[in-house]
Amino acid sequence: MATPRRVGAETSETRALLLDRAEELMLEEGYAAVTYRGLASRAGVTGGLVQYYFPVLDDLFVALLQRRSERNIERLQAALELRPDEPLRIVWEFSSDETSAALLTEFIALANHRKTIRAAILDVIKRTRSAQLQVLKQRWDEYPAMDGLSPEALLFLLHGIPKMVLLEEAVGMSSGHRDVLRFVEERLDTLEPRRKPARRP
Amino acid sequence: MATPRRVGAETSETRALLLDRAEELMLEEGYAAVTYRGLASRAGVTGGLVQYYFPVLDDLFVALLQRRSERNIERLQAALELRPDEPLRIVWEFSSDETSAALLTEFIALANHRKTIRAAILDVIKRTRSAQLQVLKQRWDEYPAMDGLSPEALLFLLHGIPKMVLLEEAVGMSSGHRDVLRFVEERLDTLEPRRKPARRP
DNA sequence: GTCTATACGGCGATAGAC
DNA sequence: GTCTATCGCCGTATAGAC
Repeated sequence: MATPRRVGAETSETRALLLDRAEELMLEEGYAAVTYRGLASRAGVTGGLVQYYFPVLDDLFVALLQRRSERNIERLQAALELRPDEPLRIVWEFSSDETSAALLTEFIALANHRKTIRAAILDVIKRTRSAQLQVLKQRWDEYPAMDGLSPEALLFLLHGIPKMVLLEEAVGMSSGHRDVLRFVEERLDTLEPRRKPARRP
Repeated sequence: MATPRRVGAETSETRALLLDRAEELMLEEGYAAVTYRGLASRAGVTGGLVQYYFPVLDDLFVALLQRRSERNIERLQAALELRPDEPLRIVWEFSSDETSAALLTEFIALANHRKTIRAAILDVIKRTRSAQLQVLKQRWDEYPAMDGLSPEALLFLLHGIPKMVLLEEAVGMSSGHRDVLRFVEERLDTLEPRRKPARRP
């Protein structure tokens, strides 16, 4: 067997800095721009040092994905505590976040044929969906009949529609987007009436 | 300006062979496996020859995308001629095709930060959607009220939901999929009644 | 624990010979 | 129409200095 490779501590400030810069780089230029040499020069360190913290490049991507995911779930739960009476709208708004969608798209692209990243992204999606589902089910009886739509199916739509809209917009497509968003939001207004008056068109 | 680079004819059989092998390679191992050297060895030629037909690798991807798209639109229109009374279900089934979805995912991933591919994919999506929309609008008056859903919005959903399902399944996620597919299909049965009896659960 | 230096083979792309 | 040589960048591995 090989000599155990030395790896930097997870508590290192340098490591955190590298993750920050890597996330920027990924958003600005895509995952293909996240290279040892490119990230190193952006962070003002050597390529070898980046490798010291992330021996394989996928290690960096997985760490990035998990850090993002933890922050997102915290953000979600903070919103749910603040507005416990409108979980549907919170899920809807949460899935409409552009930065997260852009990063998720990058990761899905990466995951396509790299199994360590696929496993990481599956874990992240499952955890997020599960946190949302828990809240949804809790108030499920208070909603009127859903025409046979299960909580899981509704959650899929509340998550999937904004994501698909953002995915299409990333390539410049926009047909039907405005209409479908308005369609869903009208139904949300029925299910979770707003206190404030609706904005004028 | 640079010297005009020599490029192989589009009618070349070698070129067609390379596109066939490239599509296989892309489906089996992802776009990252489509390299000059890799494709060359799979097709039994040299890397230089692949470059003769596709000077930049993106040229190959764009050619692949366009060839697929033309075949898909032909397939779509053949189905519409065969079953002119159920355009909604045809769009729905068309968007549920796994091979096309897998390739589209690869291309969307590629398009993320490569503008020539983004332009090509936008063109392809617009052409496909436009062909579908034309048929939908033609029979729009025959459908009952859609609760304010425009043809464009309905088309977005009929296309987007199966695509999102396939996208999630590609990473191993499946929560709510069965429910949401059944939900939509029940509505399709109402809008476009089947002649044959429905299958038993 | 942190970090540097160096080497290897594969990659896209170019220029030009047969 | 086909193929070779070459360039600079990539991920990765290793050896060793502080």
